[in-house]
Amino acid sequence: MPAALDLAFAALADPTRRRIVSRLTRGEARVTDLAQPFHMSLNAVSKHVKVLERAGLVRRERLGREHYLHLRAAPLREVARWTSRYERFWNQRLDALEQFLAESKEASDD
Amino acid sequence: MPAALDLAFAALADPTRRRIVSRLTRGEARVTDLAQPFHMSLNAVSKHVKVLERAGLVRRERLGREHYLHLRAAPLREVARWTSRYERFWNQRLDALEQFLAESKEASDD
DNA sequence: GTATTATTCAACCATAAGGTTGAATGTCGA
DNA sequence: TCGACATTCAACCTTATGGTTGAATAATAC
Repeated sequence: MPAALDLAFAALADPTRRRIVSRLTRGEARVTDLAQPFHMSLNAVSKHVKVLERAGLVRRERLGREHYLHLRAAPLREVARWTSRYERFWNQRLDALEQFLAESKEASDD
Repeated sequence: MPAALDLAFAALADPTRRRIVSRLTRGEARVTDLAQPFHMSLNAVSKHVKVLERAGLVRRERLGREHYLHLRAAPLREVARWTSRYERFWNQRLDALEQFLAESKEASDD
């Protein structure tokens, strides 16, 4: 099995799955509930949930025929931890080349 | 083309590419330099670089026959921004089910 | 000028992703 | 008991991924 970070990043690379994660911050939901806003089959959403589950981002609680999905944010913390190592590079000023490109764009763009 | 976040998350889902990003924090490097630590063909690394480039995580500066790759951390900031929306869920105490599971594991595991 | 170096392009392969449809499983409600 | 509901499983399709090898391109070194 791929490493935890691999699974987390890959799971979050799909917009449908990011919306599901977002949705789950408002509380548990069944697969059917999660599927409701999407223009795709229930089966497709069920697969997305499984990907999130494998990445540890979702926990499933079976109650009779209904499965209640809960957010598990721990993997998100790992993603954030990895990402934050690059924080000091975010605010670096644009280097000469990028400035040049930005300026020519300004000049030709209006 | 997929959305920026899609590309960034997907690019970071591969451990080789995460190591390349990490390597580039120590300064620019050529494709050959980047490939050196990996047990894979130069071509494979060249493809990884292209994925990072498409995600905006790497900028390429051609100087003669050599291509110098630079880190561009902006997409990482977007990833961090998205992820941090879930910060308040990270430290949530384990819920009843997880506690139960953790405890039965402890009890049966030694 | 010719060989060497740096890199990409192109074709190929195996496997995974994201979707579909249709059938199976299991639970609830009357 | 029987039908409806919630969900998954299985098979399939198309496209993407991550790797390979071999050839092409372009710049440098001698």
